[in-house]
Amino acid sequence: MLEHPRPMAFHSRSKKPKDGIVQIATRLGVSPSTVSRALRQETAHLVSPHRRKEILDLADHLRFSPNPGARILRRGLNTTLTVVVPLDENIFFSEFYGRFLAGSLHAAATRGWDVHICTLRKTARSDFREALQHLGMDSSGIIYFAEPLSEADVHKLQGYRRPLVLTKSVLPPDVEPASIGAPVVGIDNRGGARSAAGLLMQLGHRKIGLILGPSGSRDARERKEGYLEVLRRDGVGPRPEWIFEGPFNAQTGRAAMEAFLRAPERPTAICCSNDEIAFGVIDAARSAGLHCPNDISVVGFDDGMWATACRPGLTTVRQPLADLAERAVSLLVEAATRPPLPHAPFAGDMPAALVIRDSTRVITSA
Amino acid sequence: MLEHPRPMAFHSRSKKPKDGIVQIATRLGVSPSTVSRALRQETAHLVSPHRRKEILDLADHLRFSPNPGARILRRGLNTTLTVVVPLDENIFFSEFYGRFLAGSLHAAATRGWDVHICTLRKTARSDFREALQHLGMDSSGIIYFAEPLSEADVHKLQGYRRPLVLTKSVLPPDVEPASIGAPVVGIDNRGGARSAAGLLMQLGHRKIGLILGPSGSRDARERKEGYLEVLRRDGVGPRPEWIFEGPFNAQTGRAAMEAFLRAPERPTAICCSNDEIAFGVIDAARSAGLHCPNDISVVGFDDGMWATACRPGLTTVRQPLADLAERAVSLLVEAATRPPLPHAPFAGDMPAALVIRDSTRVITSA
DNA sequence: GGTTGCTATGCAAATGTTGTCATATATCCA
DNA sequence: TGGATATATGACAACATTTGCATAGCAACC
Repeated sequence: MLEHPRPMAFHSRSKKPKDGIVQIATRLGVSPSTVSRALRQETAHLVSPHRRKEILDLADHLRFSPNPGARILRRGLNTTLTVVVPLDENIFFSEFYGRFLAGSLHAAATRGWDVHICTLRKTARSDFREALQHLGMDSSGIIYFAEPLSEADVHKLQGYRRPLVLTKSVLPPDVEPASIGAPVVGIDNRGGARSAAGLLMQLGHRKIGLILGPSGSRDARERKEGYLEVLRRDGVGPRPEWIFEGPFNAQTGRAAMEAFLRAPERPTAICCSNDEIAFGVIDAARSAGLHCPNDISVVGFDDGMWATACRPGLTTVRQPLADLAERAVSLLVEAATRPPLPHAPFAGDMPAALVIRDSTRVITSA
Repeated sequence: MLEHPRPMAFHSRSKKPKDGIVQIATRLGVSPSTVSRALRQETAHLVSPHRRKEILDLADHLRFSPNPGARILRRGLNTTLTVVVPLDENIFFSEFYGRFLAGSLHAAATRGWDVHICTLRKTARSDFREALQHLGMDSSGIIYFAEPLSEADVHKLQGYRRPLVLTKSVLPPDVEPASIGAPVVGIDNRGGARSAAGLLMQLGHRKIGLILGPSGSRDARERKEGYLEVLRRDGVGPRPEWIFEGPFNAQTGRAAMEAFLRAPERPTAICCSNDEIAFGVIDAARSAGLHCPNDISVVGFDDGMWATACRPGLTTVRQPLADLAERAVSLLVEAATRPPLPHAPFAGDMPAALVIRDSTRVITSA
């Protein structure tokens, strides 16, 4: 997308048929001012009805529409923000991105702002900062929620010349959110994971399996830490064969469950790093003749749409993605409207709450 | 959103600290041209490394970012298009809108264009044309895929002054797509519905229920016509108590199935106007102790993501929404790049293909 | 009849950036 | 050393629209 040649507009024609408002003006023998006034609702009353009709008619006939650039320029600021998400055909169906996007849309709309959605695939050669610079060209700022950043990328961001808000998820696991020159919004993964594992403990489970996300993901890492914190505190640190890592999808859940079933002993409960993994687990368990929650308890993470819809209803951790988006938009709009903001610090995590449904129950005497 | 006051930008300060590139130039005692060149990758080689660094440093320090309006204006055309979708929190999870949006994003990206996503809630008082005019302000054109238009809305569109592409779904059931002054893209609902009903007939079903979408929806109407066409041709026009109407969601399917079960005799197969309805049906059937497909066959419409994922895999009609989006974007970009297009006619329906999975089977002897 | 006020319009400036053309210095080859 | 080629920079003119100010016409009012 970046390297695509932009269509030329004004190189083509040689002389000058004087485009736009001016053309209408000269054709009608009036001044451009009058045409401009006639064309917009707010100023229409300044023009005599007769003139106005004449102008509108010609405009219709010429299929005229005002040049966006000139308008924005004249008005001084455009109220558009860009949200960058990964390039993925199913992006909108992912609970994670979809809910964030919907939230951004909503938050922007209530402020009278428009949202520009861009996808960004990181290629090896691309300079990340410049890619962003390019993406944000036509808007007042960027919310970055796409592929995870490398340490080098983060470093390059220091001098980024446009309002920018990051989500904590895109940072490498080891980077401090506060150390970046831009505001970072994030969710309390660790706390959410703690309450998930805590519930299982409370229900009497001691043989607990963990299915973690991909090892490079900051979210996966933080959730893992949350799970382990609880398990270790109570001295039931899980056996290595009950820990599984993989992408955030149902296939990972199935593969993990099958692996657990092949082990000498299987866990009685499982923490899954997101809902899709949990669905995979429940599905694989069912295929193996196990019933959830009677035979095995499962906890997810996300509280996506299907957590309620599927059977059994999934006990999971609710990520306040809409709120997250709201905060991101708010920070961005603020930064864009009054630029000389002191280096905005990390705004702090937003709480993730456990939602108890039907996929967990007290451990059976068996 | 429309009535929201836009933040003022240049009314506030009285004199003139000369914003932007010029400020950097004067501060450094160089000309604006040099700064401009230094700031962009493409022209950076024209500036001596020493100067360039100086300029970049100051720009960083001032947190400068180029004015989008001026850029667009200077370049003559901005490569941004607006997609208008309904205001709905779950918009991204709807197969219908989500897949279309993803397709638009993709189609735009391959052309080097950006996508602007707007939501539009139609209020009673709002003039539809002006709302669009406003929405499309900063972009080169609009793809409208939001709430259905009234006859009056369509009429108002005649003189719309900006490239515009509509989806057939938003037109009232009685309006001819070709009669509108704008290109319309659409899917062959009728054909898709015919093949769905046709399959059930072939499998030996004669007691066929229909669950249609909301009566105001053009899609629902067209699908209904397709179903009925087949059924009537073969003389099995369905009993009135086997026809159900409601919103395009699972709840409608559940309600319909429950109604069917209360009837003296129940259908052996059901055509659902979309996938979600079908899921509702299957769910309600299961709750009633019926097995799909053994006891009842179900056909959906959409071929969304969950049609493959759920059990049983759903036999359904695949809507080529990504292709539809591709065509819409293509038409729009074309219209935007060379404006004096003759009134673009209806481009014709795109075919919807039946996808046979596990929710349908030959009627049992019972 | 002069002052006042209102309406419809024109003039011209301003918005910030970029590409073209021109100019001034530096580098090179004969 | 003279001419030619490169390199770095500046001056300036667009780009299309909006808006403050000015003005011209006209009516009304004492």
